[in-house]
Amino acid sequence: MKKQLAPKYDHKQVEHFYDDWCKKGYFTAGDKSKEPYCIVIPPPNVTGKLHLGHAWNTTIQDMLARYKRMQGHDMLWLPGMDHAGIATQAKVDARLKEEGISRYDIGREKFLERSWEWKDEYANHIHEQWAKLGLSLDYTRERFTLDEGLSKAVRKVFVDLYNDGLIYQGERIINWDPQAKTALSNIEVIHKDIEGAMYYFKYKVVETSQELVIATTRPETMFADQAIFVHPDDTRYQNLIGMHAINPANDELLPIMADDYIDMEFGTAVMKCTPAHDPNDFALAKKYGLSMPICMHPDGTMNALAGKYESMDRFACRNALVKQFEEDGVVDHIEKITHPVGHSERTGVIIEPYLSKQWFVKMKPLADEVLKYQTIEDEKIHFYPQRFEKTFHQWLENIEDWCISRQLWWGHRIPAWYHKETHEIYVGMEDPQDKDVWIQDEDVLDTWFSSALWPFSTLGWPNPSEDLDRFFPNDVLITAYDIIFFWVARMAFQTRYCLKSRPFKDVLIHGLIRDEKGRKMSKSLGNGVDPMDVIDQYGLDSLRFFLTTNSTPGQDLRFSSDKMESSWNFINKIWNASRFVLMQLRDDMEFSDIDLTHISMIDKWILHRFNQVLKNVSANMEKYEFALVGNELYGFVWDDFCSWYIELSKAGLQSEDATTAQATRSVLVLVLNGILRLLHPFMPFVTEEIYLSLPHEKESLNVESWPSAINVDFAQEEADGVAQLITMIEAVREIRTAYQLKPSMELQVEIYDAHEEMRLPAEGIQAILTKMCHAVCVKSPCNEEMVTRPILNGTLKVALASIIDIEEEIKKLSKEVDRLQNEIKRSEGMLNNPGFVNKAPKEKVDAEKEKLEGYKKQYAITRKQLEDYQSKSSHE
RNA sequence: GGAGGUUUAGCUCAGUUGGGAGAGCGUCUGCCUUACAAGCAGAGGGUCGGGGGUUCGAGUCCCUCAACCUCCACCA
Repeated sequence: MKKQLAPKYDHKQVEHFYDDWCKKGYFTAGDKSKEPYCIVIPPPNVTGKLHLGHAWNTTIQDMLARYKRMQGHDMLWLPGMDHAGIATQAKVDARLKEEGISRYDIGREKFLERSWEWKDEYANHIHEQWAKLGLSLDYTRERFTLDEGLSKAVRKVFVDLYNDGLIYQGERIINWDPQAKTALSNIEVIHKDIEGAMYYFKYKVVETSQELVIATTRPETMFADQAIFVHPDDTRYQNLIGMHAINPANDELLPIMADDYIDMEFGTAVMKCTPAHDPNDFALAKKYGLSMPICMHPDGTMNALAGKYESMDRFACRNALVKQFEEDGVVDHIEKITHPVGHSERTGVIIEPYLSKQWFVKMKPLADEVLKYQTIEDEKIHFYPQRFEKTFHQWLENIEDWCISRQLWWGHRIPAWYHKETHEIYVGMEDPQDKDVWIQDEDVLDTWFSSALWPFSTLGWPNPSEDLDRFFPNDVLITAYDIIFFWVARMAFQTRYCLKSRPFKDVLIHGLIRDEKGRKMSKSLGNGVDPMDVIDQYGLDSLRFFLTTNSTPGQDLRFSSDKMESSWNFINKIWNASRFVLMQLRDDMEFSDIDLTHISMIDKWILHRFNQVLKNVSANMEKYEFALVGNELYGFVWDDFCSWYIELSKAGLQSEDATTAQATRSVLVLVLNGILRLLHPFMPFVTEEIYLSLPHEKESLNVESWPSAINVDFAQEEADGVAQLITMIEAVREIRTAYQLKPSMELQVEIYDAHEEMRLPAEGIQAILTKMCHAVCVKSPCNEEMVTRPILNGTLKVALASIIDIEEEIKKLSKEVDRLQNEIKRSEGMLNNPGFVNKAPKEKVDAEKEKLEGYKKQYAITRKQLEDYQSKSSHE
């Protein structure tokens, strides 16, 4: 039952299988007779469309999942999404704003309802896009970070850490986002260099009427200043220690104190101390017991402490204050500077270091535990490429405590309650009994707190679970390098803490996707490429092949429409080759009709090549070297299979010998079948379409196995046959290159093997030579005068009479003589070198010896031939 | 101030324990050969960023310099 393939490859016609595959359960894990293999998806945020970076990330995973499935694993690729606290809340806020209301108008409960609506809507979008990308996800196990099970896991981890003294509540300087009105962790702050000013202000010392010049970049915080510090050894200021200066912002007296934290080389070496608005100042204030007033509201406007500037925005206040100081003669000078300033990752506003009571995770013990196991081969997380291990370790070694509370509503509410009267704190899995006297903490947890549990919370933890037993630890995590700190590191320590294990054995790191000009794709630049548009234009299979085979692990990938076209062309090539194969077959041919009994040396050659390619491809798949796999398959399909084997097979197919023709048909089908299986992980749709059209064994490529080497008996004489064919291919190449024959021309040739002992039989290769390069093979050693050209693996002899341009021939042979001379020189140099002969591996030395032999032989032949020519030429 | 990456053909990039420089696209030449003109057969094009070192031998390992990029970092 033969299906037809459309005359033209049209991606829109073949990419229709997805729903059917899902329905058939091809992507559902659970076959316990097989070895498990598990990947969990990095959960996308429910905030918007998937971009090309997602497409890249998930395609790599899908390719690997399909490969592992074909290899016979019980493959679980677990899907899920992330609630993305700040990001989602900001989106819902924006939506409410469009309606003219704010979250405070509707209250927490209603707001959460609206957030869940948002989540459902965007989860649908994401599902549609996953389907468009053809991802082989096990939807029966899909999870969401806020679902019941995962929330239970979050709560348990919080309670355990708290009980172990690894979570604490404290007043610290944290990164405050005045727009989102929440605390942020350190890594949610992006430092950007911006144009700013260093303001130098004059302070009067009360006791001496002397003037001190003090620098600041944030004059608006001066209302909360508590002291002035100098270095105790600084002779310029030693006499002032213990005295007081007047704060020009509010005329308060500031004690002049000494601490060796002050850098005597920096600025004027006098520093003002603002405990509630700067982490260093906070540390000093704690040391000396200074009070810590705050001069700003949470929204970034000034509070009553700022006097007449109350309610003014912090930056407006800065300008107003400086202007006032200029009028009052307080400004010594103002220096324009470029300095790094923290910005909120989500809202983009400038972060305010701000004193606030928050929850923290004590990081050092957790990080140390991970680092300890990173020295043990079977316990460590292996990074591909390895250099990211260093990044990972350095971060863990220098880690600060993690601020995990967020002043948001969308997220996991902190399981801590405060007693109304006693102010006692209760932290527990269960809500407290008496709801009237216990008030729950208003805050939620940092989104990454729940993401950190993803490798095991998704498998059912903390409940007993078969999946957890079977699929944990995960085999590999695939992610981009920009979230190693955010996510990979946090999974590492939370998993180590909760399950005494690594979360996954390997981490495969890929880069970021860039636009055609090499710029990062970003919303502000408007240079983002929508994967759905690319799929529409070039097809999913082309996109997948492009994404998986054009970069090396850890390296960025530049989107390229040229390469998209190249991918499309490759698929088109496969399509057309398949059409050719299909045209050669009887309608009723079955896969079981394949018969390799009477195969020719050509057939053996391609089978042999297939086996080589299979070996290389499999090895590189294991090493995550997909670019090399892509190269190998591209070359094999295009050059070996299409350009050579299919062309060569045309002679065999026209053969009057029915068994020869039948064997060739078998090999065409068999090799193409193998190619489709090897390419299925990269381009599942077009390969499925072709697979089902050709004789095949399984109902779908999804349930096919990874090919194994084709077991042909390559006995000695047949191996020679393969060698002979390689010789012939080289001869054809040589004739094409050297003589560029046209159909009207004819070259009489003989072809010999490497040792010039065996002449390739004329009757066996005549049709091929005619077909491939219009040459004619001399039937038997004839009286014609023959000239010799060495080729790789053999010798080509050409009848002198059929050569048109002798001078041209001399030129070419001279060039060849030179080349061979150099090769011999190089090779002899190596072999005469005791260093090489003694130290290099024996195989390398032997290989080199053999090479030298070959060169010498070729050189002798070519040299003699050249001389003959030259004498002939001079006689004429 | 630390850490890392990149530098290979006109362009975009591969190059796996050190052993005769590769691909795609573009360029040039010749071809509608009945799977494919989105194709076929060829050609040209690179002192592998500069310098030094280790080695018999370096695109590959070490040092150094340069350019570009990224991450981390509380200096008033």
